[in-house]
Order: sequence, then C-alpha cells, then structure tokens
Amino acid sequence: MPELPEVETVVKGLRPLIKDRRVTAVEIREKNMIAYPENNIDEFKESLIGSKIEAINRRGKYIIIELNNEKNMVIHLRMTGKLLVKEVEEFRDKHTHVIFSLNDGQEIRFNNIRKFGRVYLIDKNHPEQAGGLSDLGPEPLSEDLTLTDFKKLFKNRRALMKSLLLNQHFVAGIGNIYADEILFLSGVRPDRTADTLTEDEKEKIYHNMRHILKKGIIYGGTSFSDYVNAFGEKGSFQEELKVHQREGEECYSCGTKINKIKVSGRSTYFCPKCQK
DNA sequence: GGCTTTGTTTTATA
DNA sequence: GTATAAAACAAAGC
Repeated sequence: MPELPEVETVVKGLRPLIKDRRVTAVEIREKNMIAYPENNIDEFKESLIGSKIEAINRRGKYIIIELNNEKNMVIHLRMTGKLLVKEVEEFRDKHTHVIFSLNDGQEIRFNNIRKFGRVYLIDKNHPEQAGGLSDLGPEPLSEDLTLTDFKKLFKNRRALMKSLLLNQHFVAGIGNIYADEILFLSGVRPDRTADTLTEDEKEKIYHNMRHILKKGIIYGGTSFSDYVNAFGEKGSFQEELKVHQREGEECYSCGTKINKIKVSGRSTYFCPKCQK
C-alpha cells in the first residue's frame, strides 16, 4: 500500500517523465475518481487541457502536480492506486480510470483496482480543497523536524502508539507497514499509550522513523501485491521487513514467534519479547 | 456472498 | 476546543 516511501518513489519516477509536458487531452472513464471540483467534470478538464506541468512534489501521501496556471492537481493513491506513464499505443488494462494525454506521445494513467484513489484539481492557495492535505502533521524526513520538535508532538497525546503513528495530524505519511517496523526497531509495543513512553523511547522512535522511511525509499518501496512505481516496477522493501506480514515466523532478533493483533481496527505485527 | 484489506472522513464521547 | 476511538466508506478479490 502506498505510504511515504512508495509515494516518494512514484514522484521521483514521474518527475523527469512529465515535467514541462503539456496536457493535450483528459479522458475520465470513472467519474468517482474525481473528488474536486465536485460534480463538475467539464471544469476539471478545461483547467487541465493546454496547461503545462511545472513541478511534481509530495506532501505526506499526497502527490502534488503544479500546473502553469492557478491550479494544482493533487492525487491520493489510497490502497491500490497507480500513476503510470505509458506510450499511447501500449495496452491499457481494465483498471485504468483516468488518462491524461501529453504532447510527447505519452500519457499518464491513473490506475485503481479498487477505485479508492482520488484526484483533486484545486486552487494553488486553497489546499483545503484536497481533503486532508491542508492539515497534515510535519514531514518526518524534513531537516526542519528536529528531535526536540518531535518530542513536543507528544504533548497531550495518550493514544496507542500504533494509532498515533498512523494519525496524519501527528506526522504525515506513515501507514500500516512502516508503523509496525518503526515500533519494532524502537522496542515499543504497538499497544503502549503515548503518555507512557520514556524520553529515550521517543528518541528511538524519532531516529528509527527517519531511518526506516529513508531505507524504504532506497529500496523503491514495499510491493506486496499492487504497488508499482511510475514505470510499473515493483519495490523490494518487502524483503527487508522485520515484523510486518510475518505472523508466526521467528523474530530475527530473539527467535520468538511474531504476533498479529488488531490495533484501531488495523492488522498489527510485533515481537512480544523484543517490544516492551 | 461474507470477510478482509487500508487510508481517510465522520461521528460520538470524554 | 482538543484528543481519541469507533464506525463508516470506498470496491475488488477470494
């Protein structure tokens, strides 16, 4: 599932392929994919067609494509979304729901097996038009987020640690896979409440969060089933996971069998011996 | 055809 | 107002 490292990998792949290209046509096969402007497909198309793509960036799990007009196109992949750049003549599979034609004979395809992904075409100065984009927590990999800043985020927090890491208001971009891995590396049980963490444990979470997200990017993200980058290639971080999706297998550190529980309704994996 | 899946949004509650 | 948990929702695949 696309989390920060996967979205970052998509953005990095997309950037050289589509920057400075112009959009020549937009085909919307599944209207529900367009979340903003609501019920106004014509306005969506009109703002896009003829515009030039100036920049491609990421904020949390959102992809932000800046156009040379007053609009940004914002895309969220949710569970099974893919953004692929293909030549026009290449085979389009049945889950291709929105197609952006470019002036170089290629097209950007928004592909969604489960149709959970969303596209927003918003005013540059109105991020709130793109769902939760406007009130995300800090970027976990930002140079600006120091250990001191991170510790301050714990003020008044008492949620379960797994829930807190998944909360996009706390920090932006962490999902189910990386939350489990960060907590394992930090030796903290996912069902510990945030107000019981020691200063040392907060520091471990800070460093492991940054370490594991960077490592995920280096490996091109985690591909269990659907995730691929802009070229359609899988990542390899699934081979590096220490606890996620390893129920019943032996912990690499102590040999204890990895447990699977539900936290906040999400599948959660941890080592009952290594994590306190 | 019920269950599972995740990320986000909504609703209820302390 | 703020934080949180629970529920709802999206829809396909098995």
